[in-house]
Amino acid sequence: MDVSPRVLRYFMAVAEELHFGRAAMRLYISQPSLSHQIRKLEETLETPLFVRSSRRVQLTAAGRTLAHEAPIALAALEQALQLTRRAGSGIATTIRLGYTPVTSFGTLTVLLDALQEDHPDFTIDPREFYSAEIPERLCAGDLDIGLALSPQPLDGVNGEILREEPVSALLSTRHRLAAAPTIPVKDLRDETLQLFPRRLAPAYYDGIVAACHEAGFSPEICAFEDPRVNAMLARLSSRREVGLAPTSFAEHAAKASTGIVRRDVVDPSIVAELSVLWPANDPSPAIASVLATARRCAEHNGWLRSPIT
Amino acid sequence: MDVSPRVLRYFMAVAEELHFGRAAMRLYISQPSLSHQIRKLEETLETPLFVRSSRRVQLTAAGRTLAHEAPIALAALEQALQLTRRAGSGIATTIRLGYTPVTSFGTLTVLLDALQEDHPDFTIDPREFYSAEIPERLCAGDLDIGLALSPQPLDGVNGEILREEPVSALLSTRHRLAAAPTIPVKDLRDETLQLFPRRLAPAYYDGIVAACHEAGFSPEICAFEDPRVNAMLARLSSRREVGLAPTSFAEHAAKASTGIVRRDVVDPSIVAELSVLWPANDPSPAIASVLATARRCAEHNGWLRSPIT
DNA sequence: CCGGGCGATAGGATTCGTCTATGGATGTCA
DNA sequence: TGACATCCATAGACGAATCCTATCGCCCGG
Repeated sequence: MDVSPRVLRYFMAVAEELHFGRAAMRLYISQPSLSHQIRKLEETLETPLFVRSSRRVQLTAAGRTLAHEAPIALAALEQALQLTRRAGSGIATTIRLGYTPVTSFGTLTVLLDALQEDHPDFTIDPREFYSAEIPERLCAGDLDIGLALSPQPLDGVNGEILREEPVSALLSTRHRLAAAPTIPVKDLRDETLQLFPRRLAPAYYDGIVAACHEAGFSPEICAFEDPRVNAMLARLSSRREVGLAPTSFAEHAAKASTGIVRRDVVDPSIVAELSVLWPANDPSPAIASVLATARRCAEHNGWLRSPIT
Repeated sequence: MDVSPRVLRYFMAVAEELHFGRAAMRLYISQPSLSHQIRKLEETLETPLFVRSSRRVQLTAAGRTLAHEAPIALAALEQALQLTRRAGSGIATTIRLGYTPVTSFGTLTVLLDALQEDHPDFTIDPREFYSAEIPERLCAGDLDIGLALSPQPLDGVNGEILREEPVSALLSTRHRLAAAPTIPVKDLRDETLQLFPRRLAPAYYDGIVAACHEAGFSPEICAFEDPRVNAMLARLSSRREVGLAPTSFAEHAAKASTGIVRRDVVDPSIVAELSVLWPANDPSPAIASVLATARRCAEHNGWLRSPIT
């Protein structure tokens, strides 16, 4: 019922040599073993594959068919094992990289470039998610590695800070605070702030609230449930609200939409922490490689130098 | 070093169930056996395929790769075995049919039509050869079945007469014998006859010579070594020779070239025997099927009714 | 704290693959 | 024509691989 690849190789040897003795020699087994295996194969397939006279060995029609098909099947099998071995050893594998919109500009793009350089054999499969989904999907095995903004810690997921950057303000060009080149935190006292919901990035959220308290006020916060970039920008330009976001993202957002400008937030500047996350239970060498590249990337770009306060 | 398809099926069961116990049940083996086989597979591939906690079983990156590739490899293997089984059982196989130019019109075409009707799943691969090559190639396994005109018998090749038909004369319209509707053998006394070399079809050649002797003369024979149809016809129209060929072939030749006509040879008419040949040592059911169709074809078309003398 | 679920381990029985030795058939050469 | 060589098939023994049952250890939930 079942034919092992070994037997197919035996068959191919006989089909090529048309001689049991020589084929057996080539396979480093005895001639009786080979005869036996071929006979068993013929019984399994319910058809003779060779016509044997003691003087000549010939392929039957069925034998010719198998001689044509067997190498194809063997190649498919070899490829399956080879690809698996590669994935296991971390060569030429596919990495499912989860990211959030806020990490996509300035961080994701730089990381992708670095990966392309370090591991041109990797296939990177970037997928966008809401922040909270990334740890969950890493845990469920739907992702191999993730980028997120200070996410909720989760069992089974490792994480480390990849980038620290100041928070910037995004606001309409017609906003009164847009006039100054920088915005001190205390100026935010009477503003409504646009932020992600706290559960998505607690540390980030708390850092901003803490900075406001330090400046002597409790901020009024409008958390938008649907953290899509366009929705955020649309609300900023039409309302008199102030958006807060990590600088790399804010720069891109300001560039992308007319009527919106970015301003540094100072006194004090607030640090956003962007983390790289990976599953704790699958020590894949490919993931380790990506991590190494991410760290190199962070060092090379000074992502971890504490920003000037 | 070698992974049997059975182990791949074991792996697929675990990859689908993500549960060793249930997978083992599905495979009708015990759970320890399954665990053992999977562990051996992991050792062979030098990479873990699953992350096992006693509470949860997950695929690693390598495991996901294999889960994707294994069904492909298994399908390729299954296809190889399936095609071989079919070739062995005579279903949907390819038949290499050797024929000679003289059999190609009137006999080959009719047989191909009949095969198409009886076995639409067969692929027929017709190949043209000189007569002498056909038994040789059958013997060598390069052909599955052959059509030839009274060929030299050969060890390892079976044959039976498929068609008996009178020999016709082919001659230029300007030839003096072209005037009469039939040509008695005795009128050939002073002609040069075009024939194939004797070794290609001894019985056919001898039959013609015998008929001439019976009519009281020894024929003058010009055997053309290169028995290509066009060469034969070209010589007929330009010279005052008489070609002799089986009627079905002669009819086609006369129709195909202006300036050449066919005339029945009578008193007596000479019978040409067209045989079907097959290897004696490979009792392939596909060959048997083709033979059966050929016989049906012969009966249906009256190919074996002895022609009127 | 304890019971149930689940994968890993241990040890013995069976099947499978390979070996050496030998038989039998078929060409070859003196 | 008869002795010999070649080559595939068969027989029986040995070793490895596979499968089984029984049991352990771990972890979660009650």
